[in-house]
Amino acid sequence: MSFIAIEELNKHIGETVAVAGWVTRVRRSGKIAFLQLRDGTGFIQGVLVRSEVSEEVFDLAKGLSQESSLIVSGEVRADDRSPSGVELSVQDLQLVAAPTEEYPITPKEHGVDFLMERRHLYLRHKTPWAVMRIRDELERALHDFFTERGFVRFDAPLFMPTAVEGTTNLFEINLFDEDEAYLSQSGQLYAEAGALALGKVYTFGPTFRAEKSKTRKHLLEFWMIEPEVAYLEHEGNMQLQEEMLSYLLGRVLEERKIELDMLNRDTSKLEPTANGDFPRLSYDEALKLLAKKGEVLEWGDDFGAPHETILGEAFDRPVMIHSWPTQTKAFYMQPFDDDPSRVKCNDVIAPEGYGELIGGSQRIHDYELLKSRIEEHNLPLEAFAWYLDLRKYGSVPHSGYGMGLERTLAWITGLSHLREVIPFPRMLTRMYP
RNA sequence: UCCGCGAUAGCUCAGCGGUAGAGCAAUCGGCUGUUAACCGAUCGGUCCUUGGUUCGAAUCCAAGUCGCGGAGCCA
Repeated sequence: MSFIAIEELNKHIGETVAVAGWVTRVRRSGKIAFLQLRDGTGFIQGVLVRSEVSEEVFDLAKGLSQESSLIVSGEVRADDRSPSGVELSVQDLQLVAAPTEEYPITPKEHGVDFLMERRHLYLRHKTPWAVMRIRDELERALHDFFTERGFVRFDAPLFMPTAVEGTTNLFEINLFDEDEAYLSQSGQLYAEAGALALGKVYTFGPTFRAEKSKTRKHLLEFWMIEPEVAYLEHEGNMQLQEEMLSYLLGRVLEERKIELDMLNRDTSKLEPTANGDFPRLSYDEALKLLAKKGEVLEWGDDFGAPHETILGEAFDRPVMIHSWPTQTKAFYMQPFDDDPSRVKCNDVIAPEGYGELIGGSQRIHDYELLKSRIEEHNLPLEAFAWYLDLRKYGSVPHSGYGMGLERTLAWITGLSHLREVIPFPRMLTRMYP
């Protein structure tokens, strides 16, 4: 028997089809029963009328409980009373498996901890279902964007011999009781080697940060995309970020309307981003804007979460903050020729308080300057020998950035916490399931 | 690490010194258009743990455990 996917049913109106799926809810009266069904591709209602099916089938339907798996066959009908416009007039039911215990996630409200403890089951429900489909679309769109522009996907290692920006936020791994290694907090340094080999590359994979933060904007394990391009400078780097975000938003708005609607996302808040033309503020201009809003910072201060929120909420699309004080940023960032107190870098801050989505910069390509920066930051020179090699042989200006997938997805979906947008979140207080 | 809040039925919560409650879920019955259905009945408890105050503690106090929100740090 071949099954028709629920998302395809509107192409089969009038036909008798079989759907393989699960029951999410049963509502019944004496002579009619409504089965809410899902099959992974979508949700639909099946209707059984007692007088039109066998007694066995009607009794079976009456006894179905939440998350019974079953094969349903019947006629596909257009019906105005259905939210999707389509219903299934059920003629036959075949039970595959009845739950051996009562399914714990009822259609009523539940707390965060209760649902996270049952994440493996909660993924079946509408909100996570819609989020995961948008996540899939977003990842696909990222690959398409970079493929269309001639980038090569370049996989960075996850075991690292050293830290990119110091060891305080790294998970240390014991390898065979002898050597120590760290879990990757960024693939950037390796992507730089890739860019000098292949021109335009990007890494995409999980990264790990041992930050003891318990906020909605942090996970211990999150996914990051990190493009790196040879001969690309600061301005071009920002341009690439803007084009990428516009492309991503355009794609998701086009392809995942139903899912965004299920999440009650106000898409008018996302549409400006698809048009590009992001506001760009220098660090100094951002300081002035903050001061005007009552937050006075000293030159050289980094921005805290409240400052990011104020800057993000000041615009209807992501805002780029560039040209930061050298002292606030990582060792590998290229200073301006005419002002070494500032580096050629930028952050992208999302609207609506979702915080920093992207951090990027032009990288130092001068051997001596990079070497002295590594020393100034008290980083082990021998661990960076290979990285310095990249500046010995055919060094060129190059730039790149990293975008956090979950931050971006949380903003797109309008959900309040990163734990909602990754299948199995890893947090300070969450390692199970 | 710091600040704040919380823990009572399977779930979400009320009760805040006098001995355990509601809605939902589950179970049974009724209902031909429900979609958080509705109506009736039944079932349901280590009031987080330990210690203290009190004639009496879910309730007040102390410590601990776990969870939630936030700060710092970051994507």
